[in-house]
Amino acid sequence: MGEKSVQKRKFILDTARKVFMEKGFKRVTMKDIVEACDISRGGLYLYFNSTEEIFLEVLRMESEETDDVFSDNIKEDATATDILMLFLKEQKKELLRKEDTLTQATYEFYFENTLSKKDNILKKQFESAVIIIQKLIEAGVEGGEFYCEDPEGAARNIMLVLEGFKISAQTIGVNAESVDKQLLYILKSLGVED
Amino acid sequence: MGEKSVQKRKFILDTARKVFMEKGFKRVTMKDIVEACDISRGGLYLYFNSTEEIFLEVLRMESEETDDVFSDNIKEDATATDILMLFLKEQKKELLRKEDTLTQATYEFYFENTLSKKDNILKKQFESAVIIIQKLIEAGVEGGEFYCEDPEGAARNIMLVLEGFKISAQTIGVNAESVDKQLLYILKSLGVED
Amino acid sequence: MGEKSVQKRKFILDTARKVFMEKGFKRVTMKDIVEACDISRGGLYLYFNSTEEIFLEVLRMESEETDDVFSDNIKEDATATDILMLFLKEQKKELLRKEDTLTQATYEFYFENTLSKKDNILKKQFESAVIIIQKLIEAGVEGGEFYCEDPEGAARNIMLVLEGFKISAQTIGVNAESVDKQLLYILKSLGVED
Amino acid sequence: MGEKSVQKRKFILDTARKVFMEKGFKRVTMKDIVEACDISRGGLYLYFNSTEEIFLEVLRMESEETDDVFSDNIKEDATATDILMLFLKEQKKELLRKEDTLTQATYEFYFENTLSKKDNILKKQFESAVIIIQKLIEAGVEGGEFYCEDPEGAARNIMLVLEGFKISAQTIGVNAESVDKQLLYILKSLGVED
DNA sequence: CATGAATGAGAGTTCATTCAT
DNA sequence: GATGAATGAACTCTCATTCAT
Repeated sequence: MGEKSVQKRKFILDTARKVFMEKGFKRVTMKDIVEACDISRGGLYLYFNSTEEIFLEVLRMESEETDDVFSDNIKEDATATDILMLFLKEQKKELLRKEDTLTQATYEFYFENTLSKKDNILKKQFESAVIIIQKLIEAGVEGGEFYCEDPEGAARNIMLVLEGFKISAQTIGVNAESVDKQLLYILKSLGVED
Repeated sequence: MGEKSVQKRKFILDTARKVFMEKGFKRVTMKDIVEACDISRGGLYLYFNSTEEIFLEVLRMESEETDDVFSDNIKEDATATDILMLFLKEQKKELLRKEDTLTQATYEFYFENTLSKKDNILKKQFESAVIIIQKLIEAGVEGGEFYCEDPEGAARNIMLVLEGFKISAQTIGVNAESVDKQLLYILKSLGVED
Repeated sequence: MGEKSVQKRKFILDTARKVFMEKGFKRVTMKDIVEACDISRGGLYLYFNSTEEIFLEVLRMESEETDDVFSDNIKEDATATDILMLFLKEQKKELLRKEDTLTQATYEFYFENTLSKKDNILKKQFESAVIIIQKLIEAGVEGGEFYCEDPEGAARNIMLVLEGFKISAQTIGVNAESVDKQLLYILKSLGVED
Repeated sequence: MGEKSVQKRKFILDTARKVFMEKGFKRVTMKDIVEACDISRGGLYLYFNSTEEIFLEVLRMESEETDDVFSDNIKEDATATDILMLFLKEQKKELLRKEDTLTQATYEFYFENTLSKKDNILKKQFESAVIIIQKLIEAGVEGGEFYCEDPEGAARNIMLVLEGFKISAQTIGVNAESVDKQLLYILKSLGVED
């Protein structure tokens, strides 16, 4: 596959990403993607054989590009509280952006495709986020910013709540206020005085 | 609609429920339900016009039958801790029962059908559960069983964590141990010993 | 399947038969049959799932209807020679009728579908024809009409020659004269005069 | 066309030949040949415009290389019986080698392409084989090896039986024993004492 | 009420063939 | 000469939905 193909492949993935954001996963057909890309039916099959294949690739791209949630935008002298709040704010922004998200498509995809542990990007992301938050809390406790007897439990609590918010945003709806309240509750539990 | 029709309607809903548990929502076709019920294609249309209509009715039945999570099995002299633990145990059982659940179908359904607030059964259930838990915590605080400064926050935290577990169970998988750990964390946050 | 369905099924098979005679087996698509029958795309699938299935059924019909090559048209007082010549004349007629035959379709079908011995109608027909001819020759020898030391060999020779003619008719072409000559040769080998 | 092109052409034909042996004629696509040759799609079209064209060329090659069935391996002092038996043995070997043969592909090809007499290689081969066998039988009769009143009839009988075996091998199956028996029958008819 | 045959739109997929590079 | 990306026609198959009986 030449240079040109690589670009086109990328173009298809980018375009498909938008389609998945709009329609979720299951409702998207190869035809939808063909039309969105304005290429020929057969043309798409030169690159991908199914919506599953495309979506998996979209997810992979996504996770490569967003690995660095924590590393970006963090000042040298940021405290644990600063970093945690930055992360939570980021997550809040993400989950309130209901339509512009791959969340729903991702859930739909995983409903039907039980991937081996190795391929389960979602799980990997979840677990690595837990670890990072746990470390962060431990650092905060060390530095006297937080009070917490079970950093792992707290970290998982945070991630599960976020997960709960994410699915709620797609089903029963979520508003900024209720998110703020709950994040405040969590921070207070860690002994952070707003 | 005569007595007989009512029975047949019920039969269709019960059968469809099983189909939804097996296949989720989107993958289920009218044909699937017709075949599962062993009735004629046209016959099904006499009662329902789409899988959406059927699923909504299944959900309504479901919520009527399970309103009483808290009222059942509760002894006269049960403490707030007893009741909360009973509830959590029930929820744990539910979410570990990955396959035999309408969870996935429900999520899929809500992904595609943004219901008016009135019809959003899911939201109603969530909110009423929050209130009950909140009341329970308040009672527990009153009685000296729990320590909690923000009972609503704590109640929402519990429900969001459960929601997080539920969706995780359908996507990245969840095991009993990790559920136990997190429930323990929550109870400890409320000041419950052991 | 009601009475009506049975008729329609028969109608489809009859129509498909004509299509197979015209185009052979491989070139025939479900669409061809749909169009020939003037029914809807989906309609055909109510009865058959593939051209293979249809063709197999056509073959089965065919073999049911033509089992009695020998039993028909045979007078009480027919000699072995009479019967044999009648059979050969029938076969000659068949193989010269190049276009109006399922021969080509049948060959094409068997090229791609190696059927279990049980289902191999072609083989069954061949073997039962060999046996009948063999018996006929034996009867003829008994009655002093034929001279033959190896009736089975002779019977197989006849059937193989016919098979050779059949395939030749579809590939290199065959004319009446050359068939006549060879049939004469065979009869002379059996000691039949003129 | 340069020297290089000639070689490439030859390479394509050799490779295509193998493909035809494996899959017959109809199932083979230009894509199959492109992939087997590991050349570009467009590249193949520089040499050939269709599978028909390629196959015809393969057949032509084949017939050029195998003209000499009789001339090879024949000793100076071979008798007519020797030569005939050698030929039959060769043919037997060929037809029992069901898979590794162009037989099926050839039949399929001729089913769809009614060639002008000039181009019908198959017919030419058949007729020239008949003549050779006829001459052989005549020589054998002359030399007292065979007894035969109609050498042409006998020659055609042999070729038709072989043709019958060939097509049977591809459809209903043929085993060595049944071939041996029939060849024996034929030889005996010529008065050859095994 | 109930049946189930029939329709036709639409999704998936594969290739022969072309053409800019 | 050679490449391989791109096109679009053609097929297969599945269902939601209707309707005569």
